[in-house]
Amino acid sequence: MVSRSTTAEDSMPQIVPSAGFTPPCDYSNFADSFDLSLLPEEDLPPPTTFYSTPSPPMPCGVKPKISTTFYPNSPPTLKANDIDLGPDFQELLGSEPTKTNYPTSPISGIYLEVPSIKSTDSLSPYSSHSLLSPNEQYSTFPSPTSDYHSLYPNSPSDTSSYPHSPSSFYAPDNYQQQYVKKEFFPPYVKEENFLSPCSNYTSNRDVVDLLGTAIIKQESTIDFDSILQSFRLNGDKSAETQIVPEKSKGEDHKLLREVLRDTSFQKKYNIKTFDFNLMDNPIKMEEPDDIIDPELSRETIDPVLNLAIEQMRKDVSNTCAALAISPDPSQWNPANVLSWLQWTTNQFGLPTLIPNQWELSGPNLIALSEEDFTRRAPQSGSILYAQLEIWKAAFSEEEFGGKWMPESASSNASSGEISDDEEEEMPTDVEPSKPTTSRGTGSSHIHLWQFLKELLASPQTHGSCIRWIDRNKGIFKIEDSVKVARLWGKRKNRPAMNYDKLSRSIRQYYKKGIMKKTERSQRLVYQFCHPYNL
DNA sequence: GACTAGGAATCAG
DNA sequence: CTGATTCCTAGTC
Repeated sequence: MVSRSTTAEDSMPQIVPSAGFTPPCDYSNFADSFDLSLLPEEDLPPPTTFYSTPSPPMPCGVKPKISTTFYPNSPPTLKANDIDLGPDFQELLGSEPTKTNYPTSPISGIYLEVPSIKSTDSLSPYSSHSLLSPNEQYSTFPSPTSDYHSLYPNSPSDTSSYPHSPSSFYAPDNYQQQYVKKEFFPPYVKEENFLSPCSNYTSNRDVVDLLGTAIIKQESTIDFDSILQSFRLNGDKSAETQIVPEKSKGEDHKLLREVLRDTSFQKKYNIKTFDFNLMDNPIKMEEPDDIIDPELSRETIDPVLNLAIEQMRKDVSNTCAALAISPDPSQWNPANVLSWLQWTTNQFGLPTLIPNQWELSGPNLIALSEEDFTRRAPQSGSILYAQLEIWKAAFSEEEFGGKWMPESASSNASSGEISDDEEEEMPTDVEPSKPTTSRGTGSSHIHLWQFLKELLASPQTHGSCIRWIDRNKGIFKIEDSVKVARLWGKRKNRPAMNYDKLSRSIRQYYKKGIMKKTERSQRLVYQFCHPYNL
């Protein structure tokens, strides 16, 4: 078939992999779950855990290796020679690692690495602008003269290689005790974690070979100083007490949250998130297509995911207020789409977009594949696509539970709890499922599968007639077939439309690989095939 | 009775 | 030409 335009429907392939395919190693909750110990929550022990994170068994049968690199940092006013890492810290670096034992070492603990510092260089190996923070620029200790920042990725999606220090070692057990006892802490520590599910790489630099070996990298920056300060302030309290001062709740570890939130690398490499909490249970390579297991899995989803979603909701709410747009992307008109794109672009410091390539309504934006995004914006498409995915997740009924209450979004957005019938009484130019400015372009050519996703994307207004059963798998249920058919007929100006005809159209999607019945067929339950379920 | 599955003809862009 | 609509028969729940 000749490739044609870049319209939403054309962006989706007509032939898709067989149903139910699951990658052999599913690391999907990795970014969301990673290194929970770094968050000083009340139910976590003091920073001791920074050095004692156990390595869980991996589904492929090989223990992962977590490489943690600590970069001592200092204010820019100091020169390298002024920095005293402390005898204990240096002592800890003394045991030069044998490079050869790193990839194959039976030790499955934390791999610590400290880079050598050039005396003439700035001591901030990661400048402020190398950090990804969409809502707040991290501005502590800027180091404009540093050339280190170019060596560090701006986000987990950046796969540029990290430089590796010749001095690397496995931390002795008493490291943290010495560290704390001497009351020495480097002000800032950058942590890089490389998780290798299968130790088939041969050198340190291979750790970023995501495509070839599915080795996963996560980095974060920790303000040890403030953590230690807080720890000292609360030193007389038990280890279970809150470490971070109350007023900093919601403000703490923003950077870590931002990094965790950025799932663009997952999208880029088709990596599913990996849930460490599930490691106690046997890994099932494939689950039957029922609606029970996903719910059980949902119960075990780690708190970090909820944290990220919660944070994203706040951001979504704030953004809606700032841009006066609906939280529901399917309701965006082309102007809203542009506003959102430009805002996101600015927040992430991405290159300016070419507006005429983004003249889309919300539903058409949603229908774009990541390839379409990167085609329109090669440098920022992946991030924009991922951000939109996160936005949708934050807005979705599953995650939001219908609690959406934008603070000052547009009147269109605040239509909230109106019923389907009420919606049908609304004038067509404000019908939520029909973008106001798409006359003659988008909506009249909308495909049924797109329309269904539109309905599914606005559970507040259409949840009573169609809803997701398993959003990740693309499984949904038509609760009111008559109403869905009526809405479809209204959209297509086919008054005689009924569910019999609509379902016939759905069945045409079977052989096109757009939709299918679930493996355990249920009445009125259908499933989007990959990648239409995205 | 409602839904499912699919063949076939037809329509619309 | 393609996707959707319309009509149909047959079968299941």
